[in-house]
Amino acid sequence: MRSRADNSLAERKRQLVADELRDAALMLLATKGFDVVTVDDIVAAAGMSRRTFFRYFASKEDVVVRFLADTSADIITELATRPPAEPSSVALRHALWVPLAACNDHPEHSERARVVVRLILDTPALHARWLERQIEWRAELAAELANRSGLDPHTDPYPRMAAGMALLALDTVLQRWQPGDDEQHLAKLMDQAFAVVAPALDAPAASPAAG
Amino acid sequence: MRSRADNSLAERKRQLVADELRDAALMLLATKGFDVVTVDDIVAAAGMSRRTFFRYFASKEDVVVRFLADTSADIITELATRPPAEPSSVALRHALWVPLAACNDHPEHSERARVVVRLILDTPALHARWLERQIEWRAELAAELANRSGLDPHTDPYPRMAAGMALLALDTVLQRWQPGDDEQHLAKLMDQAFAVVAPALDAPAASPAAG
DNA sequence: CTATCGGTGGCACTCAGTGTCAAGCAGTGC
DNA sequence: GCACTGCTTGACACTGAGTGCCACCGATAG
Repeated sequence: MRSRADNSLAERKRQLVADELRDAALMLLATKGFDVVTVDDIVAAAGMSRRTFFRYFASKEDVVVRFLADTSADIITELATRPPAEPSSVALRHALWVPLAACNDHPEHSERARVVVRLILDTPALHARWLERQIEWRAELAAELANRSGLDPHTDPYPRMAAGMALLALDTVLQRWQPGDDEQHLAKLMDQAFAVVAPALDAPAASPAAG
Repeated sequence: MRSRADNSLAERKRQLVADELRDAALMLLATKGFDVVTVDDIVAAAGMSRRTFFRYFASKEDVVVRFLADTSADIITELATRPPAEPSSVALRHALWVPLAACNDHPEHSERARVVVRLILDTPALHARWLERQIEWRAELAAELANRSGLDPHTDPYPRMAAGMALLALDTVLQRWQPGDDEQHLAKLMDQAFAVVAPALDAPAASPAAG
């Protein structure tokens, strides 16, 4: 699972700086609001220069969104290792559970993740970037689904739409995530959301994919 | 259909200025690309001042996205007037057909609409704003769906997710929209997309909405 | 003729984001 | 100790988006 991390010194130092900036940014943004906090405020709190911030994060939005959206590779990996005979709804539910499980493994991170989710959903600019990131997830999920089902993603809308429905389910869970919810409650929300889309995810192929 | 337009002189003049700015903006942005064209370029082409542009459009993104996204009210109206007994998939398909039908009514506008769709889908910043606008559509559609089905949108995820699936179908159609496609082809794409989500849209209520 | 009112342009300002360059600071070879 | 190399940082200047403010202009009402 250690793809290209821990180059043992330089990489570790970089990670430290990035964490420092991210922590300062999340603290300020979550408490004061996204619009009123400037990048100058963030770097002042982190004790670094403005230029350094933009070497680690592409934008003010990036530092927030990446806190949630950096797990895309893990999701795809999980989907790729699900048994091929498994219904799409089950495989996708397991794949999208990965980032939530990662939260639950670190309870002290879980609460902050929930706060960040709320910040994103309540801030239009962040919500837009979050959805933009989800578009990438959708493309990757669609490619893997096409792989699983043997469908051609260029002629059949199913893979892309199935991925979209799964992400819609995830969004619904995040929207309904309340303070104090434990892992079991999160799992129940996930089951409810996937129950809605499952009839479409697992329906027998019906689109003739005509042109 | 004339909600609060044509205040017969001042409003007409405002509309004229807005159209001029929009036409100049779409021309430049579609041909040269979103990032390389500045607001200064746009207002120079339209023969107006930079300050005026921002009196009519909230941002450079706004002028593009609003060209497609201003039909939200018509969509909700259409959904509200569909027969209550109609399956959700059919009602939603008719509602989301409204903006596409509006395009087809004006063939000279249709081609430009398709170009703008392509511009939005290919420009990350625009795509993000477009999705952000769709969030509003989703909330309005969800409210109307909750109204139709008698479900409580706060406890039952179905209305929100049904709206999301319908918009996913629309997005799929726009993605697959090719040059030269006539109204019939667009209708076929719409049918294909809704065929995928219909099993979920029309499934018997299965979520106990427990908390 | 004058007061008013909506729209406009010009100007200055904040802030996001980028390119550039001059340090600082490892580690390495001599 | 000294030079060289590679990487990171901070400082500065710059573009461009977006906003607030005010003066101006044309039309209309008195």
